[in-house]
Amino acid sequence: MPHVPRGSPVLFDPFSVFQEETVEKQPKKKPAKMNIYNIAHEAGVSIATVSRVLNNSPSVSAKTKEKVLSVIGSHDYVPSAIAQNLSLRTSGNLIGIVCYNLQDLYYATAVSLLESSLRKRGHHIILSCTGEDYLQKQRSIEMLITKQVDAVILIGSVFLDEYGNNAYLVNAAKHCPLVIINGKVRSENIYSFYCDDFSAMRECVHEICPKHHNFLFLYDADTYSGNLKLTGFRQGMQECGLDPAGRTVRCGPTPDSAGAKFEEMYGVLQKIDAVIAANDMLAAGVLNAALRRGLRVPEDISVVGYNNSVITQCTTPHLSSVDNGLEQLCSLAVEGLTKLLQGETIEGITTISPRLVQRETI
Amino acid sequence: MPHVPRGSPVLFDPFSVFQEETVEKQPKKKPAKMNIYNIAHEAGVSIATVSRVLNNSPSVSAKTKEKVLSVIGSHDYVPSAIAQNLSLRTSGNLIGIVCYNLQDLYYATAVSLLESSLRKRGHHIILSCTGEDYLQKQRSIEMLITKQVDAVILIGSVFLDEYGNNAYLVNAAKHCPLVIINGKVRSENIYSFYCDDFSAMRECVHEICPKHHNFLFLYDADTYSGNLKLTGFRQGMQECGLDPAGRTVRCGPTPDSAGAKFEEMYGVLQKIDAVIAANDMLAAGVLNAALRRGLRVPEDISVVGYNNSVITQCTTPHLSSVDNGLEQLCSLAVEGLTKLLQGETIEGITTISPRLVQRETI
DNA sequence: CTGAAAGCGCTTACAG
DNA sequence: CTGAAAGCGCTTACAG
Repeated sequence: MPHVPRGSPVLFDPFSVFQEETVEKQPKKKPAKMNIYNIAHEAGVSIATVSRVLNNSPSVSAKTKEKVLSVIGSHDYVPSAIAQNLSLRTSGNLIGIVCYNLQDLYYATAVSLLESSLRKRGHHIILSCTGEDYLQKQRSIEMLITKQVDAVILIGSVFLDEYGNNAYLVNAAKHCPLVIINGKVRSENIYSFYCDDFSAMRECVHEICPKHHNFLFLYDADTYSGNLKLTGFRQGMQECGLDPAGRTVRCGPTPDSAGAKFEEMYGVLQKIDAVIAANDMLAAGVLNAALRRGLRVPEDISVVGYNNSVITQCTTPHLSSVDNGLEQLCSLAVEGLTKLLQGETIEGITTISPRLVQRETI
Repeated sequence: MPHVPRGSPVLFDPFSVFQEETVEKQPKKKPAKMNIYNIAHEAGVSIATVSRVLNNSPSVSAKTKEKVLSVIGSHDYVPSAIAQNLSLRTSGNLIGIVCYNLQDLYYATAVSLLESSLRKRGHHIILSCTGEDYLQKQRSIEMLITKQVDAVILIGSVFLDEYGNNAYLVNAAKHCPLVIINGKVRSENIYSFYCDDFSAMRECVHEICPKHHNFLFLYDADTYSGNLKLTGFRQGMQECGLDPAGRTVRCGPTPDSAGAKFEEMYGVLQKIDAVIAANDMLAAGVLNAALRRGLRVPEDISVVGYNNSVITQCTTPHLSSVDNGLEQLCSLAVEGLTKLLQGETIEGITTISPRLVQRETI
């Protein structure tokens, strides 16, 4: 925005609603970091007693408690959770989450759902976003184990190492339970919660097939669930007597990139009258490109997204989309994890069924 | 999606790309958790020596090192970062992030940017999303301090407590530096990085004013930056000789909710030919409602979003939006934080200027 | 109700 | 090159 000089200056302080503290100019010496010994000494009691008031033990006289509390208060003393955890042999209720990419609404939603539901149960989250980098992912999981997390949750993060296997997951599971959301690994101490993306895609093709036949499948990442969608799409086409060859294509992660790829493929394939995208963002891009091309939606072309995210509401017409039950997946995962941490056993693999949500593009 | 029986069953295993480990049926006794004493004992050395090979100390004979390493390997031993941190008096490079709501693309993007850039610098993230709940926010910050984090980053999380002040922040800053993104608190050990949303909104009104006069401002949250936008909008209108009264209205967080509110206000105000929304999602909803109403965009009505997110590409026409430089904000914040942790001093407040990105709706 | 002491699992000067 | 010992900041049985 170019700077345009305005006649009238700002007449009020827009920040006035906030009380601004006066900044002390002379650098005051930082008070030494307090520990339980300092507090005990100053209060004239033993560290055991301080610890007891810290932990609300009933066996402390009101008078002693008050004295200790006042010393604590006057020094902004906060006990070290690190020392507490070491002493108690606990992790500090830490749970690790490693996800693919937070900027993707799907992962952001998953992390958000998991975080809030875990926080309510007293857990704290260490977060690591690793993208497609297998090594980064391995390193993150190792870090989490080192931090003694009670469990690691992987969201859409199942990738194979350079030898084509997932030994690193099997290995990590020796230290703590691994919960995988939208991925599937069958191994000891690994618990998978996933949505049957394969069937969803297959059904989707069948759903559209009576009306349109010239399909295109657009995706932007080679993840586990991405592969399921791909194979489901191909299977669906074959079952409908159509040839999937050349009908699946990868594009960038933005709507415009999906739109451009649609345009390009339109030239190649001559006709496209049904597009299924691996997520709603891509579907929106295709929808835009189709509209600009003058196609009527859904009369001339069907467009279906995936994830049933809020993006479906961002377009005109509103996008039809596959609801893959992320919310359900996350709550099942947290529920299962809670049981696990209480020593109960749970199923190794939990599957939920997706559902096509009809709106205006199909 | 209703279940439709298909003639042909799935002819191949869509999961075959993943090697499934054979699950051992008999419950094998879990090996006891190893510690440095066990390893030392089994390797026939002292724990000091084990610690040295763990830390790659050069003063260990190749032979000893090899022996220790082999014992470590055969037991999947992982040293406890908790004990290491206690011994070293470090936090384990933990940084706390507390954000408003991860499901909002703005916060998700911020967390994503911060996480990746902090991870590259060797930090790990503890994440807490607190919504508007002031108490929750306070509790999260306390938890983080307890965990001995090196710093706390707050994203759009500046809320006032019940007495209308932010004493809890000032207090928290006694323990570690506080970095605030898109908020502004002037106090010791608190560092604010923010975008001048006030001016952005004001300029925005001036930008549109030559063409349209019947403004509406839509927002969905009473955050700090939300207030800035609001006052900026009002100021801009006044400077253009317009009355802002009744021209600002709060709606829900979804596009459809924004669209509905637009419809409602259209009835009330008789005419609306310029809408500025507090984020792109809301703007998309307004755009949809306007299009359904048969309005031409931008001839009949201008629509401007905020954040310049990927949502701007999801609509037809593409949304004009204010780029509030989130990326720049995050990288400045991490840069500043790095300096702080190295003992350097930095400015208490850093401001960047937003910029209107013209697309097709203005 | 309170304190001395052992222990949580590490690291690191110090001495050899 | 290696080990015994002290220390990081807590908690908690145990004894009084």
